[in-house]
Amino acid sequence: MEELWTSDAALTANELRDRLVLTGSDSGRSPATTTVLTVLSRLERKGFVSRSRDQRPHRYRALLSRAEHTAELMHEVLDSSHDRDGALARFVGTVTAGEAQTLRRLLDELSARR
Amino acid sequence: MEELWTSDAALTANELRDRLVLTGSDSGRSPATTTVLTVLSRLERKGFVSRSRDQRPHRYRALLSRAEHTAELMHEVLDSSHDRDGALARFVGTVTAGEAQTLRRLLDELSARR
DNA sequence: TCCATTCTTCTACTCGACGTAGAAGAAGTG
DNA sequence: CACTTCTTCTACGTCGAGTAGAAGAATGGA
Repeated sequence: MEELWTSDAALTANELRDRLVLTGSDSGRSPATTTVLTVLSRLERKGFVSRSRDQRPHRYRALLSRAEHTAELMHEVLDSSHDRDGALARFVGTVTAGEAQTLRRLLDELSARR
Repeated sequence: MEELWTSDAALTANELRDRLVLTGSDSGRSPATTTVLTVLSRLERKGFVSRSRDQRPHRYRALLSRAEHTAELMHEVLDSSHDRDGALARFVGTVTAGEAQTLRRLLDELSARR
């Protein structure tokens, strides 16, 4: 359901509804608007989404980009480990060559920035 | 429940049971043996655990170490992203200095090995 | 061999999260 | 004030995880 954030920013429930397509046996129809609202409320409660209550058709915006969200999840997983370094080691050890290179570049940029 | 694998290797359900302590309102008692068995069966079904059926009190063993499991979860999270590099960038960008260093070292070891 | 004990399997209950949506209430518009 | 639009409240089904009892299978000693 997080996939809503593929669309970029500040949408109303109905706009969102129109961009959504149910999968499965339901041939590509959209969910009911109230469904979208319910999910958005829950996401707001969990702090994944902000809403502007001032305008009448409330507008919803993702607080984290998809990439940020993924990164945060990775951190959560890592934090749940009792052996962070060990987990990191296993993680790096099973990364593709291309990703290893990306990581190296990112680390270089990081140290340049700090 | 995965915490079972804090204890290292090849245990019977009862041995495991004795090492477990329920949290919450149940003052530190252990779960019923059948509970442990049920969970172990489910873990086996999902391929997280292997069991030796030949010996009578079956012995269970974790297929992945805790660190490996964490690493695998991180990969799953990463795979679920449509923008792997973006997610990696965000991840690296929010890593502590110490972890950055660890990552660098790991990458060096990796390239030395390859 | 037969029974008691031990271990495993089957079935089932509860709970929280999530996807789904209807009914009813609130707000804005002519 | 009536009509339409939007939001909130409530609710149902499903799923996975945690928990465990009842019943069936295997083992070991008398």
